[in-house]
Amino acid sequence: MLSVPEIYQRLFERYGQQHWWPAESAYEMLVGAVLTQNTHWRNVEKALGNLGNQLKPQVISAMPHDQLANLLRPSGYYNQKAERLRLLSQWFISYDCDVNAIRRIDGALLRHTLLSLKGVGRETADCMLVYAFDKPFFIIDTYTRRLFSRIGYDVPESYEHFRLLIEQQLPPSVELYNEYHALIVALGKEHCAAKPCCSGCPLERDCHKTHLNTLNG
DNA sequence: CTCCAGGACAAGC
DNA sequence: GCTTGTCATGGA
Repeated sequence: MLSVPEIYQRLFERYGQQHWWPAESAYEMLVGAVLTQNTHWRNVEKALGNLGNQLKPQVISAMPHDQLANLLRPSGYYNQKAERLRLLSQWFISYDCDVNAIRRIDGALLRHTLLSLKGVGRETADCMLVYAFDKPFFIIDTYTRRLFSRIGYDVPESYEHFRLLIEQQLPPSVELYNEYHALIVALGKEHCAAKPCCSGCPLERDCHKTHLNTLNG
């Protein structure tokens, strides 16, 4: 069975550097992380496009709910997400929108703080920590669970247990965790975009099974 | 028509 | 602690 570092190596050889997160600033990354919850990225892009030059914490935190929700419509769950972006923006403003000030906070403490925000769960918090705040927490999402499960790992159902299991087998590097998660998503996107496909799979023996099950759930 | 996409939360056990 | 119903659009 492939080790955790070996899986990374094969993904990297196949897909190369991913240059994540697709955002122009830390704040935009935070917004994208909330909007993409259980939502296809292309729908998130539509919502981000609707926001346009209003994609700023001061503007979003002050915008009337219905107006913001309407702009977010394409990304789904627009009522929830409008409220959550408002709270997130208020939190960001409470640090004077100073990303470096937030980065100086201890990682574990910052994670706890993010998790206290309504609408920020474990996966979203870890994405924010890695892609906006340079803190090494391994991100667990549905693709990660499927991938490791099909390779043969006994994947813990608990998010934290799974995260710690992976982190024990990797150095605590933000750059590594950044790239690893982006590569797993790249793999998932390829499978979802090309059905059926089964050539050039980076995971050899589990190729067919991985593709099939990734498509069918 | 059905299924699901880079989840989170409240309620119930 | 873990499980279930809910939130919602858009593309395949």
